[in-house]
Amino acid sequence: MDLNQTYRMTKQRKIIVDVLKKSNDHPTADLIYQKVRRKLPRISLGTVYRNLEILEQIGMIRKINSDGTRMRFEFSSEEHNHIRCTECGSIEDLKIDCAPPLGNISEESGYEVIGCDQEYYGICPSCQKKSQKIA
Amino acid sequence: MDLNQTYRMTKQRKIIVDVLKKSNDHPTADLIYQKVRRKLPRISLGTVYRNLEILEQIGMIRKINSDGTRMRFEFSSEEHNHIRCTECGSIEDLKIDCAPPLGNISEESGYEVIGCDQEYYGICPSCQKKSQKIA
DNA sequence: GTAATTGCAAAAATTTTGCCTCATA
DNA sequence: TATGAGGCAAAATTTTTGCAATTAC
Repeated sequence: MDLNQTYRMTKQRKIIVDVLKKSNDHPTADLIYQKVRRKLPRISLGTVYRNLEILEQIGMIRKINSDGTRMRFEFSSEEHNHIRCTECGSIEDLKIDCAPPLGNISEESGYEVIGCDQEYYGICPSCQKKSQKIA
Repeated sequence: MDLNQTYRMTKQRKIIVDVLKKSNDHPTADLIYQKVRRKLPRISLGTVYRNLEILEQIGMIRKINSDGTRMRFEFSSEEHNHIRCTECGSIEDLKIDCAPPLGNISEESGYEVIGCDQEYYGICPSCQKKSQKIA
């Protein structure tokens, strides 16, 4: 990231942030693109990607790597954890129960430790119901 | 996954497992492909992907979604955490300092909680040295 | 012998990028 | 008006898949 860069607030960028602010489902880039297109039909997917990249770098949004094949995004609100359904891939927010101890890790690894993502995984209520029907 | 499926141990599959057993660097599919090709020059990348998928399903290896753009893999040994370098993307193992409390999460979310991945991130010793040279 | 597995190649899915034009600051 | 940003399309990257031939059990 070029720290001497000055960023402009375009209508595209504004609407992308807006969509993320209103989303609580951690959408993928393509889903964000679909939603933004309702307001800006001529926006391109490339623009969405470029903006998501910039918005993450300036700390306005966060990237979540959930299933490994594609990124998800969320607006940067207070710190929290995620729980992901191993069946349907949906992600929900969780409040933080226990923050991991960053100090020990630094000594142990030699890393300059910045943080820690905790991702819980399991089967969501909706998928639990589905598997009951099958069984 | 088809539970009635019976799996065969082909030489391709055996060597892929072997490569992962000997790797401590959480390689990507392509890197595994490169390594396996030294022993089986005619193996295809598709075969590697299909095997990684199966080996993960039977619990012999684990997937790690680190940077979100591509998967990494490791042999299933004892439980541990990971620390990822935000500069170079390398991943190292960490012993588990504090296991997160799974019980609370289940009550809180309604999920049938299976587990939790903790991924620490920061700057690895090698990248710390690099940035000192630049500054 | 049978069905799982392979190699090959094509396709799919996701993300990045070049280039020229437009618009924000 | 200078340069960051957008639109479009092509390319790059990673992963998946169809199919005929092969191989493990």
